[in-house]
Amino acid sequence: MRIGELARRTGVSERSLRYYETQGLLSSDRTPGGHRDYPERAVDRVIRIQELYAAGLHSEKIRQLLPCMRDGDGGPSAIATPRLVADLTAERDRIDRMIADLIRSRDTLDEVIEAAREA
Amino acid sequence: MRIGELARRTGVSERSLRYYETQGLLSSDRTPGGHRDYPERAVDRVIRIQELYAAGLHSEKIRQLLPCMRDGDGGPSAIATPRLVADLTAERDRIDRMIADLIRSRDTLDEVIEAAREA
DNA sequence: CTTGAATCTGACACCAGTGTCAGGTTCTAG
DNA sequence: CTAGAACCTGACACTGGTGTCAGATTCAAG
Repeated sequence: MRIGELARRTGVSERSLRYYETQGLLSSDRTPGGHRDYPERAVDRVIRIQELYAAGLHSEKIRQLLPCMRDGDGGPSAIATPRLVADLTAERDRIDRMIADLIRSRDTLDEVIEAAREA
Repeated sequence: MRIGELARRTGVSERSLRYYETQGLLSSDRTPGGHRDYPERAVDRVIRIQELYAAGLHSEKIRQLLPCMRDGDGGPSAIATPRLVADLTAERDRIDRMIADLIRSRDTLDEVIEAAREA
C-alpha cells in the first residue's frame, strides 16, 4: 500500500512514516517511479513503533528492539543481547513508574471532575 | 524550607521549581534577603505538579486545575467551571489511552525480555 | 568578621519527533 | 494525452520543560 493509506490506517502522519524510515525503523519497497510501497504488516509495525515512542523510547532503542519482537507472521527474528535486555528492563521499570504516575493524575482529574459534577 | 531541600525531597530540580513559580504553579515566601521559603505542604504540591506534567498537561491547564484540587489541609478552594471540566475530561480520556498504550508497550518489552531469558 | 555553601536572576541551548512549505515528479482515472 | 491527486526530497521551525553557566548576593557556622 502507499504511504497515504498507511498514514490513514495507522493515524500516523506521512511525515512521521518517512522519519521512521530514516531511523531504520520501517522499510519499504519502491515503485519504479520511487514511491513507497508497504506490505500489509507495516500497519501493525507502525502502530507498535508509535506506542513505543509514546512510551518514551528513543529511535535507537526501538531500532534495536524491533527485530526481537514477535512479528505478525512468525516468531522474532533475533534474540535480545544481555546488554539490550538490561536496557529494556530499565525501560520497563520506567514505564511502570510512568503508569503509576498516570493513574494518580487520572484519579486527581476524576476527583476534580466529580467535585464539579456534584456542585 | 529552602529550595534546595524542596528539590531534594521531591526529586525535582531547583531549576524546575523556579520555573513552576514563573508559571504561577507554586508560590513562596521570601526571606528578607530574597531567598525562597516554602511551607511543608509545598512538597505534596510539587509532586502533584510533576505528575501532571508527566501526564502531558501543560502549565496553563495545571494552573487552572490546582485551585480545584483537594489540598493537603482541607477541601478544594475552588470548583471547576464547566469549560474546565470539559477540558479536564478530554485530558482524562487522553491519559486513559496513554495508559493503555503504555501497558501494551510494557507487555511488548516483557515478551522480548522473557524470550531472551528462556534462550 | 570571614568564609564557604546556598540561593538569586537572566540568558542560552537542547532535545527529537513532528508540522509545514517549496518545487518537482509520479501515478491514475477519464 | 491530460488534469489532478498523491508522492518525492530537502529544509526550516517549533515546542516547552529542563540543563547549565555566569556573576552577584545572601545565609549561617566558626
